Amino acid sequence: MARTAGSHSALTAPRIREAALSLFARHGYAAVSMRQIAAEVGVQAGALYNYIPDKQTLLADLMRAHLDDLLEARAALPQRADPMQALEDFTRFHIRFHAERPDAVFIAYMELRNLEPDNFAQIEALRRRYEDTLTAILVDGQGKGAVSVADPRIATMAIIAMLTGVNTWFRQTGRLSLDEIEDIYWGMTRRLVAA
Amino acid sequence: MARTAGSHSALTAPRIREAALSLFARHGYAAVSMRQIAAEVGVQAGALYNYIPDKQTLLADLMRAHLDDLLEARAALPQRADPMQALEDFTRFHIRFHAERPDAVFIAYMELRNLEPDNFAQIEALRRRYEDTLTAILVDGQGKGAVSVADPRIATMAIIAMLTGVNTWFRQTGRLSLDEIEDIYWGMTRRLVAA
DNA sequence: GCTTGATCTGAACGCTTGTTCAGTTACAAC
DNA sequence: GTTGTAACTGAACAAGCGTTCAGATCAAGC
Repeated sequence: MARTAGSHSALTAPRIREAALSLFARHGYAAVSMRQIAAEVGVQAGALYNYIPDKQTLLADLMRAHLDDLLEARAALPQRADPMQALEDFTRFHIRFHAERPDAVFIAYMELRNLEPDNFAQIEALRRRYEDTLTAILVDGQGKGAVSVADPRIATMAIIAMLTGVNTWFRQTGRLSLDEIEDIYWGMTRRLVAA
Repeated sequence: MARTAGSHSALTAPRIREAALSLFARHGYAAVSMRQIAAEVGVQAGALYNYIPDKQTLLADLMRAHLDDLLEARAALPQRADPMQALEDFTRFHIRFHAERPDAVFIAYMELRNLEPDNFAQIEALRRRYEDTLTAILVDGQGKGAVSVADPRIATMAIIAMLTGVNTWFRQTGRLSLDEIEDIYWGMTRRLVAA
């Protein structure tokens, strides 16, 4: 039997992406076969190629979509003029956004080495644009005397690494809620950069 | 021709480990074949099995060796009684130790998911022991009034993530020396936890 | 100079890989 | 009720996988 009722393109396409996201995050891009993805969707491997050109493009699209989401969500935040308020917004936004999509975050960090050079350059550029929004806050704060860091670029990398690190241990069922975690990390971030 | 002059067991074994470390770090465990490792060593794939039982054990051994090194080097550090001095020692040690072996660090973080359950549990326990040495410093400092953190365990994860993050961008040829980087990160770590 | 044993080759094993494609099915439009 | 087409199957392709092993080769010990 081909094509069961209700499985149209509009449904299958996102299900392929969801299955790939979950499997890539759990086992790694190289360790996941097209047949595994197809099985998760409930389809034969050949059918995937109605929706994606190849495996590499599937990976690159997932990563690009994640970083597009990130930049879009960040841009949608109201930009406050006070540097410390802007930094608090950034901190809380970063933690929450990343905690809500651990699979995509994991892939975007771990599978960079599996990207072909063109795709790699694109993804890196998007990530850099995001990092630059934090650097801008720190530089602005430094100018206004609210922030004091030895090197804004390094402070950027340090803060982002610290905040993203939440994903390595955070579980929804843990002893701390996301709100509490936000509070604690904002406290640490503030002290890290405060003048 | 079998066996070229000078290639004895004592030489081949470490070369296999070096080749595997480098290739796993660059392409990922799942993406590297035994034939690639063998080619890097200058030997046929079958010869590898004189030295390792299988690919999975090779990975687990590399990770275990790295964490053993880490714990041993950490234990070899003089333990200073003053919490802030102990914390400074930890910070500088962590940055330097990790910056000196980026491949091993990368593998120990990225390939956890490719470990079979037994191996995974072992590696996790070793990592936890290392983290606990930092938590102990923070708790001690908290008791002595030199440190003030909302949650010592979370501060541990935050500091380690921040410090290990150096490896994502640090290159020996960059604009900053390792000494300068140590100084900057120690400054940030101190402010992060200082009472 | 012969023997022994460690070291390595080269071929083979069964299995899986990403991708293609001719053919089948089921729905929508007329 | 027929037709058109999007969606999917199932088989096939060449290539590569981890691992095994009989046999070749070399270095060292006697």
